[in-house]
Amino acid sequence: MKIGELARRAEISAHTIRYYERIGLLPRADRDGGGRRDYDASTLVWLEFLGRLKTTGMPIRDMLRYAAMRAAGPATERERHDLLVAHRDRVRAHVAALQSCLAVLDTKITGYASNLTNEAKDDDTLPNQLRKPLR
Amino acid sequence: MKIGELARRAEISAHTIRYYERIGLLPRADRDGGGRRDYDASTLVWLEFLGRLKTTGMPIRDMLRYAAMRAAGPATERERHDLLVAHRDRVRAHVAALQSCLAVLDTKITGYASNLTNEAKDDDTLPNQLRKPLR
DNA sequence: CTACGAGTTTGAGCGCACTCTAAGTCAAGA
DNA sequence: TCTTGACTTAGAGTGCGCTCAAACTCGTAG
Repeated sequence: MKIGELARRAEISAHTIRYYERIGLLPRADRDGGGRRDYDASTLVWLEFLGRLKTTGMPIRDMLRYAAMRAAGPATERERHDLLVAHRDRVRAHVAALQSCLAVLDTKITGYASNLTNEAKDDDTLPNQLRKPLR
Repeated sequence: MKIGELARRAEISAHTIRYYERIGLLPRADRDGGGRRDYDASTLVWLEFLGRLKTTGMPIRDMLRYAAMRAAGPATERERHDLLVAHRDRVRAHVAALQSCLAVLDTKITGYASNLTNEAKDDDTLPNQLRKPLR
């Protein structure tokens, strides 16, 4: 698989894939006769996992630590386990914070909505086509 | 309230508060005799709300739009409502994505954990003090 | 044969959200 | 009176994660 296809499948740019290789997040890719990167499916799986880490807000430097441990072999499994557990805890805390923010947003939105509804009510001496839509 | 106290209470730095004022996220603060910023409680409330927007990933340029509408008065209430609803939808989608990532993390962690447990089992011909701790 | 599109490299540039520096002012306590 | 520490300004610097530029090389379709 060429870099373009991998980029399309992983939904990131080829630029980003080269950048990841440069910083060590991806191992140096095998090259074809013309020096072009050639990937197999396992790279896609790894990129997808990196995408999960990224979505959950893991900084690249931590992904690098994880990638280095993976490259170092099974002796680092406990360390990798612990890193993921610590990360999961942070993500859970973040989700909880988001949910609390969502509650605040809901309150605020409800406040605006009831204001708007009342304005619409105040409107009811106007002919229909001039009233504000209720949404 | 001086900037230092506001900073402590809002849990952001005084630098950041001045920066927010500079870019228009906070209105220009009243000054005391010596030209120093003097705040009342409403600024703290506004900063706390901005913190919610920030936690939920709203970029500063959108906060600026919201702040500008607020400053423009009640005529912008529907627009503000709509902005918050759109934001809430994005946040909900993000929470869903995070939860899906958490499921992947859980699977990965369980995998590592069972590996580690099995290694501990494989250990059981060793004298106790050489076994890997089970945690 | 040639044109095209996809790839290669190194290194520079960008947008975001701060974060800090330098040089100065001011009020209150020892 | 002196010192301390919190404040003031404009502007420069930082860290992150890309993103793009320039100049180049290939392989293949027409």
